[in-house]
Amino acid sequence: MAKKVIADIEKNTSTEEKIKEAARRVFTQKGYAATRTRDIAEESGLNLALINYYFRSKEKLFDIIIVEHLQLFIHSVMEIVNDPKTTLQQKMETLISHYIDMLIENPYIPIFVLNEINANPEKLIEKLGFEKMQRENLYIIKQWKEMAAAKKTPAINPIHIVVNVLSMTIFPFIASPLLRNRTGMSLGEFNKLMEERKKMIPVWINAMIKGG
Amino acid sequence: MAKKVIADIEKNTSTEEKIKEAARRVFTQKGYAATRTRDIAEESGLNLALINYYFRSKEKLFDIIIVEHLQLFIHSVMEIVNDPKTTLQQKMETLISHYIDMLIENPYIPIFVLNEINANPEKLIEKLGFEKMQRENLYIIKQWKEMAAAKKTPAINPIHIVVNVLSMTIFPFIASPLLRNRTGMSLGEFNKLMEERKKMIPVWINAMIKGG
DNA sequence: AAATTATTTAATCAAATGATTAAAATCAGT
DNA sequence: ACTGATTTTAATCATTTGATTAAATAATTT
Repeated sequence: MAKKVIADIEKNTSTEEKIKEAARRVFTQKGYAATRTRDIAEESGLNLALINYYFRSKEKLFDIIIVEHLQLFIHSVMEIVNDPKTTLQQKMETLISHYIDMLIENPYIPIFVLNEINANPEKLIEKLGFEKMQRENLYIIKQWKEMAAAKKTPAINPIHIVVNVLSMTIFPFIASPLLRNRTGMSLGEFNKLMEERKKMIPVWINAMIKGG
Repeated sequence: MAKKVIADIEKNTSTEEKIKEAARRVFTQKGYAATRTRDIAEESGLNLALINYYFRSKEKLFDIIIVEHLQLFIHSVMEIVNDPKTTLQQKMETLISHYIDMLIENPYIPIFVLNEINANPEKLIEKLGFEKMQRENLYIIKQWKEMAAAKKTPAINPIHIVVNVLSMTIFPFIASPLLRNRTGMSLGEFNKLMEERKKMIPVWINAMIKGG
């Protein structure tokens, strides 16, 4: 049996993994409340009972999916944010760029995550493993404080800057269906527009800091 | 009976209106899929069967709620956008200001609307009555074309500007639970921050247009 | 007040849905 | 090939959930 398991894991073709992949697709597209366990069974082409055989319940499966998804993402963010070799400016640029790449691949993630947090704030936030984001140990915080000490920090409340970066990066993907409907854009055109923003958002942020 | 109906409408205390108000609250907080008709009955303090007596089904009730909600909003936007007495700059300022006021009152609206559009793009978009937003007849479009003719239009693709205005205005409310959890902000502090943005977003947009 | 109409209630239905079970099929080690 | 464990299947259960019904109550009209 051991051999088979290893082969399965390598090819990501084990039943357990098939269910998880199907669940990921269905959950992220329809949200927790709207997905039926039968949807996941159908999407994976597997028997309904297998979902409860491998994961005890719909909720447990959901928890695993969302935690895996987000911890993967958080990890990649942390690597960028904690890199001692890059400047603040570079961190912002690579962060936006990576984020947009990820969002082009997984456009449903933000609306899914934010919607689920909205539906169940306390429960989900603790599951996200944000404890790992301890501000004190972050290299980026050091850099920010150094800038503040050198009085190079702009007059704007830094929260506004963070909010603006996140807003301009993430929101277009959340509003994508509406936006594309209104403008008649294709998905390809939309993605091209998002690619443009990789370079533009940092420029805009800088303009804000200087001009605002 | 006529007397009672009038009195009820005036006081917004008719059974029908009570159901709609309860439905508005529950639907916008939990989304369509997660709300049970029994939740609405409980929220309104009324009998479950009344929901089907006054509105034929959960879906019909939902349609009425969301259409009313959005048409009210669209109407207010149209008034601002179609005002011949204001400049483009003024339009942007009042639009952002009104939008933020609305969002402080109804913070659940954006995530609710965008989530439902996401779950069912074709169906919902047609219900929103966007046909009324005919670009040709809008005064703001005239103004934009005049600016373009005078070559005062910036080099940026105007879609980016629109997207940025909407992003910076709406996104903070969508991310509010997460944002407040991360920063430890209270709702009051959050709203104060949003009030600040009324004046700042137009300034930032101008800085972008000049500097970007 | 009697008759008619509108509203509300409690009980119930049928379908959907998450979960379970017992039997069948498959697999690993001998 | 045989044995024991694991995995898969089909059938079924118990709840939940949207919807309906028939009777009761309240309001309106005549």
